[in-house]
Amino acid sequence: MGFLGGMAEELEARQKHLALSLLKTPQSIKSTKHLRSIHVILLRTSLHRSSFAVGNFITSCANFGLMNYAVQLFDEMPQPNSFVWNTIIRGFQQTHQPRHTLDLFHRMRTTEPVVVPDCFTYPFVIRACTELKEHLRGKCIHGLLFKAGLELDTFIGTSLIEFYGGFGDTISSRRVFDELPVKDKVAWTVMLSSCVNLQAARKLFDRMPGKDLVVWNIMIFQYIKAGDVQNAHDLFALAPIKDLLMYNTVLGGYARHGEVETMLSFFNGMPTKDLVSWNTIIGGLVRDKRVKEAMDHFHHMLSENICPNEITLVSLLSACAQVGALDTGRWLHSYIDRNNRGSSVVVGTALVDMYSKCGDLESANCVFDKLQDKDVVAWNAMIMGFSMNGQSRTTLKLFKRMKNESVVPNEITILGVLCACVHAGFVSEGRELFHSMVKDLGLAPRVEHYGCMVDLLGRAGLLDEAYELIQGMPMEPHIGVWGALLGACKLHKKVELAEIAIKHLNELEHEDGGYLTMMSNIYANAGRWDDVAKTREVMREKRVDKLRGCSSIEVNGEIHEFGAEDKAHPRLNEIREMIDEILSRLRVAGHVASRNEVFFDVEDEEKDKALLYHSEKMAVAFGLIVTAKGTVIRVVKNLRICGDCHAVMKLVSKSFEREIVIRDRSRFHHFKNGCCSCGDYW
DNA sequence: ATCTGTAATC
Repeated sequence: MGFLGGMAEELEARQKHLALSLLKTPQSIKSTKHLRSIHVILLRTSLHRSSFAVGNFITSCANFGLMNYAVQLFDEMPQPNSFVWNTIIRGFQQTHQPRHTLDLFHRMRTTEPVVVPDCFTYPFVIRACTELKEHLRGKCIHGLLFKAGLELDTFIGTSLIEFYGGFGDTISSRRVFDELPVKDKVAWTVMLSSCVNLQAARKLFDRMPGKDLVVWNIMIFQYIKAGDVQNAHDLFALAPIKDLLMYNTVLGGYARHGEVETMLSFFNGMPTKDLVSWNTIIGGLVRDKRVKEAMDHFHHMLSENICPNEITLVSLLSACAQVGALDTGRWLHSYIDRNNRGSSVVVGTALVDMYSKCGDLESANCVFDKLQDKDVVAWNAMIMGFSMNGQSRTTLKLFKRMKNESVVPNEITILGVLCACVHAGFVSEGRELFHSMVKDLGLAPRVEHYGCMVDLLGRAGLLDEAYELIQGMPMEPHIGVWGALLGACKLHKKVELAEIAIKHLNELEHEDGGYLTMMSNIYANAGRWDDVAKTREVMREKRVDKLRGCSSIEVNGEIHEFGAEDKAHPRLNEIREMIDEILSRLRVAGHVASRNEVFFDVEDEEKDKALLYHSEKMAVAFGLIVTAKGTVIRVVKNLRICGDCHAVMKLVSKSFEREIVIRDRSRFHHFKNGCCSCGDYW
C-alpha cells in the first residue's frame, strides 16, 4: 500500500470533491457527457450512499431527460430519505412520465421504512393525476394532504387549482383558491387560467389587483378559447402594454376561428414576428386548405432567417396530406433531410401520413421503417395508410408486428384495422377484433367503432346483425352509424330497414343532405315513385345543400380544382377534347356509360351529361394533358367516386397506360392496367 | 403562470 494507496485515496477524494461541486450547481453540468462521468464517479466511490449527491444527481438527470441513470442509483440506495424520494418523483413528473410519478409515490408510502410525503412531494403527484386525468385518485391525494395537515402554499395550491380546472370543476378550484392563506400573483394567474367559465374568468379578472401583462394575456386567451374573438380583440385594444405574446394570442384567435383575411392583415400589421407568429399564420392557412399560400409564407419565413421547428413542418405536411400535394410534400421531405438530420418521431409520423394520404405507400413505408422509437401515433399513421390504400392483408400483418414489438394499441389503432376489414370484407376478422379490443386490450368501443362494424356487416349483407348491433349499443348511435346502415340498405336493396335508418337520421339534426338523396335513390330503385317524390319534397323543404363534387390535382406544386360541370378552368376546351378522346377510346373498348349511376350517385352530382363531366373525370383528363407520359396521375375527391367514373378509370389506366390514384372521401383507388386495388368492393 | 403542431369510422 503505502505510496500507491495514498495516491488512489487522494484521487478518489479529488473525484468526489469534483463531482460534489458540480452537483451543487446543476447549471455547471452542460452535457450528457458530464452527467455520465459523474454517474461513473458516484458508482465508483462512496458517494452513491450520499443522499445529497444522489438527490442532486437525479435532478440533473431530469434536466437532461435521462431518468434511467437516476433510477439505477436510486434503486441501489438502501434507505432513501425524503429528499431523495422527492427528487425522483419530481424527476419523473418533469420528464412527463406521470405513471412513474404515481408509482413512486405509492412505493414511497408503502416501502419500509415509510417516508412521509411533504409539501415537496404533493404538487408533482397532483400534476401527474391531472395529466393522466385520474380524477378519483387526485381527489384521494387531496384528501391525504389535507389529513396530513400541511399548510396550503402556492405550490400545492396551484397544482390543485389546475387539477380541478382540468376537469372543468371551477367550483373546487375556487374553493382551494379561497382557502389559500397567502394569495400571490402566481396563485391569481393560475386561478384565472383554470376558469372554464368565461364569466367567472372575467369576474376574477376585474377583481384582480395590479394586473400585469401575463394576466391580460390569459384573459384574452380565455375569450379566444371560448370562441369570442371580438371581445378578445377589444380587450387587446384596451391593454396598457402589449408584447409579442399578446399579438400572437390574438393572431391565433383569428387562425383558430377561420377568419383568415383578418388574420393576414393583423399579421402584416404586427410590429415584430417570431417563430410562433409564423407557425400560427401557417397553421391558419393550412386549416383553410390554402397550401400554396402556406408554402409561400414558409419561404418568406426562411428568407427572414427564421428557422422552422417541428410544429412548422408538421403543419405544412398535414396540409399536403389534406389536399394530396405530393410534390410539395416531397420537397418538404427533402428539406427536412437536408436541414434536420435525424428528424423526430412526430415529423416522421407526419411524413408517413402525408405519403399515405397522397397514395404513395412505398415512400410512406420507407420513412416508417427508418423511424426510431416509433410510438402508437406513428404505428397508427402507417396502419391507417395501408388500410385506406386498400392493402388490408398488410394492415393486419402490421398490426400483429406492432403488438410483437410491444407497442400498446389504442382505440385509433383498432379503428384503422377495422377500417381495413371493411374495405376487404373481412367479416370474421373484424368481428374478432371488435370483441378482442374489449377482452384483451381493455378498450371501450366508441361510436366510431360501432360505425365501422355496422359498415362491415352491412356491406357484407349481414343487415340483421348490423341492426342488432346498433340496438345493443351502450351509447346513442350517431349519424355515422345510421348512415352506414343506410348505405348498406342501398347496396342490398332493403327498403324497410332503410326507412328506419332515415327516420333516425332525420331526428339527428345534421347538415348533410346526402342521406336524403340516398333514400330517394333507394325508393327509385324499388320503383316507389310516390316516395321518391315525397323525399324530394322533404329535401326542398329542408333546403338541404347538396355537397358539390370537387376533385383536385397537383401539378408543379399548384393545386388545380375541378367542380362537377365546372366551367372555370382556363384550359377547359382542351379538357373537353380530352374527355371526348377518352370516350371514343372507351366506345372502342365496349364501355357503355351506366346511366343508373346518374341516378344512384350517392351525393347526386346529377343529371345526364353531368356524368361525363364528373369532377374526377375532368381532373384526370387535365392530368393526362399536362403531365408527362408514364407519371402517375393523382387525384383527390371530396365525395365518393361513382360507379361510372370507377369503370372509366379502369379503362383509362389500360388504354392510356397510366397509373391513376384517386383518393375519395373514404379511401383510395389505385387503377393500374385496367384493374383497381379495391377489387371493385367499395 | 399566458401563444404555434401529429394518427380518426360514414
